[in-house]
Amino acid sequence: MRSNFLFLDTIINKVDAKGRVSLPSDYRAIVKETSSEIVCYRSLTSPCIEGCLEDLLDKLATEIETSTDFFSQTQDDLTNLIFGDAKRFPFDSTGRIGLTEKLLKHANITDTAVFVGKGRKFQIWNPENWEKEEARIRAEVLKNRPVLRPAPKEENK
Amino acid sequence: MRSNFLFLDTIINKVDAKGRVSLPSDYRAIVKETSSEIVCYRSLTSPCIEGCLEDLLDKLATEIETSTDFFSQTQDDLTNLIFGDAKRFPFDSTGRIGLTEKLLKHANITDTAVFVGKGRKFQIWNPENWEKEEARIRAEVLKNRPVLRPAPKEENK
DNA sequence: TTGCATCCCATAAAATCCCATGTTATACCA
DNA sequence: TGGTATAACATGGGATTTTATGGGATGCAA
Repeated sequence: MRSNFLFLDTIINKVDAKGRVSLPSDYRAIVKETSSEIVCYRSLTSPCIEGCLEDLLDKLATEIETSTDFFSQTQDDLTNLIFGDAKRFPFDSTGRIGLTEKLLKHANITDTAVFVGKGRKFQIWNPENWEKEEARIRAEVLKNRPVLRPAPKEENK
Repeated sequence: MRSNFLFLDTIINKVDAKGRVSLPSDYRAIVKETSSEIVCYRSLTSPCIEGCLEDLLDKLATEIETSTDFFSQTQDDLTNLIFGDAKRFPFDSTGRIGLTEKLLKHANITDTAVFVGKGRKFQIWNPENWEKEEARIRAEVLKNRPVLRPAPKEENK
């Protein structure tokens, strides 16, 4: 009975010859509360796979509906890209999912996958690429520290 | 909804061969009110481990969601950095948590850990490093804030 | 049938639990 | 006030469970 929805930590797992990989048990525990499958799609901006609960995509759909025009090119493009690419991945009794060629290729993953928690979602990376990416982010954040103080909330939009 | 709690004091505990260390009982008492686990991550700026309640991360998640754009690079970077590094550490019936190699290495901790209260958070240090850090902080404060002692009003007791 | 995906079992490694014991802090009593 | 009994806490080590992962069996579709 926890409403905690945070994918955390960085976990390295093997991908076997069949494309199967264990979903980290922490992640499984979260997912299990509402279903037995996750949704994955190719990241729009990085060479990695993104995963989340179907919930999030649902919210995103609503979000896109309210913040872009129904007939806009933007709405068209976003919905095509995101929902056209996303796919459900049920995990088996041992907690594994079977990733597709398309996804693995996009992330350049062969035999090892790195799961990176992102709060409401997570990413799956090729180990070397993630190493570089993490270094880049750390350098970036240290250089210009973002402001994270609670800003006065605005009621518009 | 609790808001009046503070991690205080400085406590030294042993880290055993399995990486286990007792969470100071004062800290445990605080945590127990809402859960049985804490969240730890590598400090971004110091060679130490930071710990807090999951609440704090959850707030942060919401915060980031509302103050940056869903598709922005900033949101991406921040969530990767924060949630990718943080991990839940449940404590067992005797009150111990099992720290990971990654964290211990970052803080240079081998067989002894120093817990330092920081209010809503706390830090875990290698003893020697903490000693130096504390001295540094004290020196810094003395140098930059020479007026720490308002002139004593009439002596009495 | 052949190829592909899922299911099931086996096993090794790692994380966790549980009991025993030493140590420190607190309570109680004379 | 001092000294002892009691409880709380910290810590060590072994037992148990969970998790990750390989491989084979099974079922379905083309």
